[in-house]
Amino acid sequence: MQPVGSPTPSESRSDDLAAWGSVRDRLRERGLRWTPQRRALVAVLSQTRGHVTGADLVERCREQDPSTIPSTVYRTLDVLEELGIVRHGHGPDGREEYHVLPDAEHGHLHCRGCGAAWEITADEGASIVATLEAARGFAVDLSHVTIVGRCRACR
Amino acid sequence: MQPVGSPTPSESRSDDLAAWGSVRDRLRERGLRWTPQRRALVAVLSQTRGHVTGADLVERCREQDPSTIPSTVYRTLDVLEELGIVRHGHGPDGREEYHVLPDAEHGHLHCRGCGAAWEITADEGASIVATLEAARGFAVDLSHVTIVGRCRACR
DNA sequence: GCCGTTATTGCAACTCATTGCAGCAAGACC
DNA sequence: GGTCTTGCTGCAATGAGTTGCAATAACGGC
Repeated sequence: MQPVGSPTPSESRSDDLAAWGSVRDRLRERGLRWTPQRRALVAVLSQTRGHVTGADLVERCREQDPSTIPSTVYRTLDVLEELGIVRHGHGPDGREEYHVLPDAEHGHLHCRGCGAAWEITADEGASIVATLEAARGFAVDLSHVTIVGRCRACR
Repeated sequence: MQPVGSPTPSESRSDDLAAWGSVRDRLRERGLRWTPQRRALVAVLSQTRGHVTGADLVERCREQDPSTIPSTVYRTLDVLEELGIVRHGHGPDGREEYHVLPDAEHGHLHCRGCGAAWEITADEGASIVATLEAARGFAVDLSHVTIVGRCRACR
């Protein structure tokens, strides 16, 4: 029932350290604090591309520091989301799914057949947004959209 | 954080008893069984319109029979979904959300501001399906689509 | 370097949902 | 009505995520 390993790219080797380095200051500016726990999560995130589930992040943090507490991770993710550093949506099974530093707002496409996932391109997204905007003045939060179906290969 | 009472219509007074009456036979045809627990859930569903969360259904069943077990309810919902009697998607918070006997496949729209929910009309849906179909041959499962954003009133 | 304010943490309890398994009971057959 | 097959149920344990609260520790000021 669970797709066996998503083909989604998810690791990057050369990280935009500059972007990540500013996180500390962005927090401080708002009177928030730069704690070891947050440092650890940010370190994990900086090595991540694409989609990760919350549980995934908890586990990766735990690899570095086994004493990591889940609630702390989730709360930190909330904070980082407010800063616009991560975004979260929900996978086809309803699980939390985070994506890191999106270049642009984008939704996700999940194939029920092979479990693969893609980002919805700006064009495709724009068309969806436009449809609902025109029809009823609804402002779509594209980054939270997950559409499930079957991809060309699986049909 | 939790929207205070959704304006979504969700109760119906006169039920299509005919449709619900056939459930027993549809199960039997497939070699499945018509048990008291299933009868109870179907009774609850027959009085429901629109969206309900899984937890909601469990609770409503429990009102009728306090000995109701959650796993039984969820498993029965799975069966009913296979029969096409209910559909499920995930709400803006990722929770299971069931809708009953859809007249047609349709997705949902959730306003982050007021918590209201609407069905995506056939026209709007068709446009979304067409976009992704054309762009990459992806067959959207419209009934599982939930789009979050802000409605006209809340912007 | 010490202090005080207050954002965060750790923990425990809780909610929603899923799963494995052994015993139970629908419903077909006689 | 009795029997047998096997689809269900009940239960207990597990996983993901959230929340309330008391104790802790960032970090700005002196």
